[in-house]
Amino acid sequence: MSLIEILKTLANENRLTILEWLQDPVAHFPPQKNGDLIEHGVCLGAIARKLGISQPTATNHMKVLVNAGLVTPTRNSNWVYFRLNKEAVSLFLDDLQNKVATQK
Amino acid sequence: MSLIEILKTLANENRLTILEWLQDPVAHFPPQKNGDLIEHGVCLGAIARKLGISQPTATNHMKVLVNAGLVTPTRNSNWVYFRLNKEAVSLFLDDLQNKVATQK
DNA sequence: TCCCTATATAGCAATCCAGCAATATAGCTT
DNA sequence: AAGCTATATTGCTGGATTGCTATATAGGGA
Repeated sequence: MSLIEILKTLANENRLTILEWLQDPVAHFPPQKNGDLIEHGVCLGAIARKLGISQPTATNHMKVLVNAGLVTPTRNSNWVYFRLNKEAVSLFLDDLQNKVATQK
Repeated sequence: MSLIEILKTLANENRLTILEWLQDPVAHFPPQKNGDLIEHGVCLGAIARKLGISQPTATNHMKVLVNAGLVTPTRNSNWVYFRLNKEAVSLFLDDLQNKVATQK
């Protein structure tokens, strides 16, 4: 994903919050019955509920985040779990630094 | 300016390009008669011409960048020059890092 | 099989954004 | 004063974005 696409992805309050939460799922979400918070990630419904948005809207935000490569989905029957793609985030931060800040 | 506002500011191809150019004005713009590229910055018309957009559109983009604190305007009679606010850019990068990346 | 739960898709409304042309403002220069 | 140049403002359009409700799909359990 290009730098500009990732910036558009992050330029939304809810998506930025989701990314922040996914950094430390255990700190932000209750334990799950059907999937480990760390290993598999956080399930879609939990994210929608915590943000106070409808399930379709949450589905859409997660699609954007996955599309940008920032988050990785795992499906288990009819649950989908999302975890942060830390490598992609750090690559993005490097790219951005190279683009808008004078090299140190 | 808040992190999210700055992200929205950067989530636009033309504004991102302007920021990139303003990092090194001498490399990207011809010398100016009425203001030093380094000291005062690049004049609005030069930016509009180089991007191939109308002057009002350029005025608007610069307003957004100034508003975000990323760029500083200097008026000299009826020219306005813009230079990068490097400190603000680096503060933003730190903020973003703290927000979306696990602390190192 | 029937229902319940989780997610996806479709379709719609409201809002925001990026661009433009036209025009206003303001400072030089002749 | 008249004209030229640089920027700002206004008002408009098309398209993207965010949200919703309603509905579809699909798995699991009674």
